[in-house]
Amino acid sequence: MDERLDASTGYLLARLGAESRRRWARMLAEHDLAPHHLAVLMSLGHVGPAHQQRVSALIGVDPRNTVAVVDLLQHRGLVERAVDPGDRRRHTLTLTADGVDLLTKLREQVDAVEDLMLGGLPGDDRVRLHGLLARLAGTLP
Amino acid sequence: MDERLDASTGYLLARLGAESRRRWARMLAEHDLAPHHLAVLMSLGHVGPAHQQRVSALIGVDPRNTVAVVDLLQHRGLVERAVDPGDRRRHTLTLTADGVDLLTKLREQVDAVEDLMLGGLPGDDRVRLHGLLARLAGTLP
DNA sequence: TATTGTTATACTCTATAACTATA
DNA sequence: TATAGTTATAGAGTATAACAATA
Repeated sequence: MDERLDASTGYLLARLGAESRRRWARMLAEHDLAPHHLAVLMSLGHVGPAHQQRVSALIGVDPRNTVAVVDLLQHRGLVERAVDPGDRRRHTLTLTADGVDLLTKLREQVDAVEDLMLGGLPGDDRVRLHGLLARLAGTLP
Repeated sequence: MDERLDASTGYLLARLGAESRRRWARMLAEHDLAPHHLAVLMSLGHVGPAHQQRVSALIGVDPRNTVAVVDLLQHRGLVERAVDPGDRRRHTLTLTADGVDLLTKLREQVDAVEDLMLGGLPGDDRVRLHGLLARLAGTLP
């Protein structure tokens, strides 16, 4: 009998998500970054310049907690904060050249962590899992 | 174009796992419990009486942090701690009758949270996702 | 000597309330 | 009045080091 918990899909998501986050955190600690920092870089790399609130929604972090994350990235010269002329309450975030470089370099290590995390699944199942998770993420608030 | 991040399966896991955990936490707060408490109850319900260290491994929580979780469950009379006669260093955890009752009652609410979380996926995709996650969980350390 | 559970503690992440400035 | 960003802060979760009891 399988000893693992498999009663609830939601629980499995939380359980595996915590494990994945732990591995990301260990890898990113070598760069003095936390998972949320890379999440911001990735989101900007994916959708281009965006307001802080939109980035917060994309990465699932409360805007109040996003402030400190962006502060660090800005101080390191990885992200630029600029007031939106159209609505001066908004701050547009943009990847700097250094931000793009770091993002490129990190992709290798992200892939390596991923291979270890998903090592137990055959390639086609990884693709299926990715597709299902991506679709599920698209339904979130 | 889909605005969501879909570059990394590991990231999607962490992102969706955090969302799932958040919903569990909100639901369980009504019972003055946290996700880890239900995780312990579920694990005991699944594998039967088990030592603390084994439960820790099953739910992915460090044994040091499991102590306080089990303390609360014991004080509420949901779980029983007993020294293992065979190896007196070990403490065997067992669900009490109240623990079994609560677990049964919570299953409905767990399912309700799950329906909301996975509402965007058709039924057969939910089954596929569950199967993939369960297999992946079986490969963890 | 190694292992199970424990304590204490520091650190990170998350959630709650209220403020500033712009609209 | 409502919204974007911010600050401060309390609370929950996690990780580090060291200890007692037992094997």
